[in-house]
Amino acid sequence: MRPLFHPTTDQITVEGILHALSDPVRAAIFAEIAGASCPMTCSAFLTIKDRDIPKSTLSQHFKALRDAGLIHSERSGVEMRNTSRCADVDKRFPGLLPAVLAAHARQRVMPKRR
Amino acid sequence: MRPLFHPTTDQITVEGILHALSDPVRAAIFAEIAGASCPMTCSAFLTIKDRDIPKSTLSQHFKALRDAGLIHSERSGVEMRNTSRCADVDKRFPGLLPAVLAAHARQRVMPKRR
DNA sequence: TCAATAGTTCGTATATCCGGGACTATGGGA
DNA sequence: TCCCATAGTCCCGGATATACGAACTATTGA
Repeated sequence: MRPLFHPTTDQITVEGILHALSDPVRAAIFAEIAGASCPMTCSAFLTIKDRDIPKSTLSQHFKALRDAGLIHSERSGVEMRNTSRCADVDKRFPGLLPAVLAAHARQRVMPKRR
Repeated sequence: MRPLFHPTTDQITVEGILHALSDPVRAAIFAEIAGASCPMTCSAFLTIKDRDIPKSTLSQHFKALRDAGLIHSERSGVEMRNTSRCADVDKRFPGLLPAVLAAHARQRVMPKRR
């Protein structure tokens, strides 16, 4: 099992952030982690947005968030403690995250007309 | 040739916007269109960011921006007039576009360390 | 009518994404 | 110490998306 990769603050890219957050499941996961007051495990998201996510898929989503620099993950015993890297991202791209999170929140309130 | 599709303002989604702008070429195209004072043609971007884009690829990029609701395109004679839909997007997701464009601009100034 | 220009569409090669199943790592009993 | 359960990761096949060359369409001008 290879060690977890985390980009440094100045290796974070806008493309990476936007790509990671352009997936609704990842965006939901990140929003929860960012809003939580303590680290969250991966398996806390096996069901999210009223649907089940296979754990292999979930693992890939976490890797995507990690690679983008959005979260920090560290093993703690048998599980993983995931925390957001909002501060790092905000240092590199001030205001980006709040705007994206606000947009996602707004969409949840006002879904697109069908 | 099928007619051009443009989503209505409330059909615009965050995922769509973020996905469209997570590609550096599309982000650059959109930034220029958004900053221009008059409509721009597609072929104005056959070279961008010091590289040549095949026109079939370029056409797909424009379609992606259009489908996301980021630009409006209309035929004018033999060419296409592309304008940004910043106002529409901003009505649906206030503050999102300025934040993303600012982040892209910042990255241009402070590229990631290599 | 013909040629030139601007974009689109199609076909194919390539890359990325999804998810099932096997695997690894850690911790808690008996 | 030896299992077993739990939390995640890795691998691989199928599905989906993306890139780009080549052929096509539409419009204008000569």
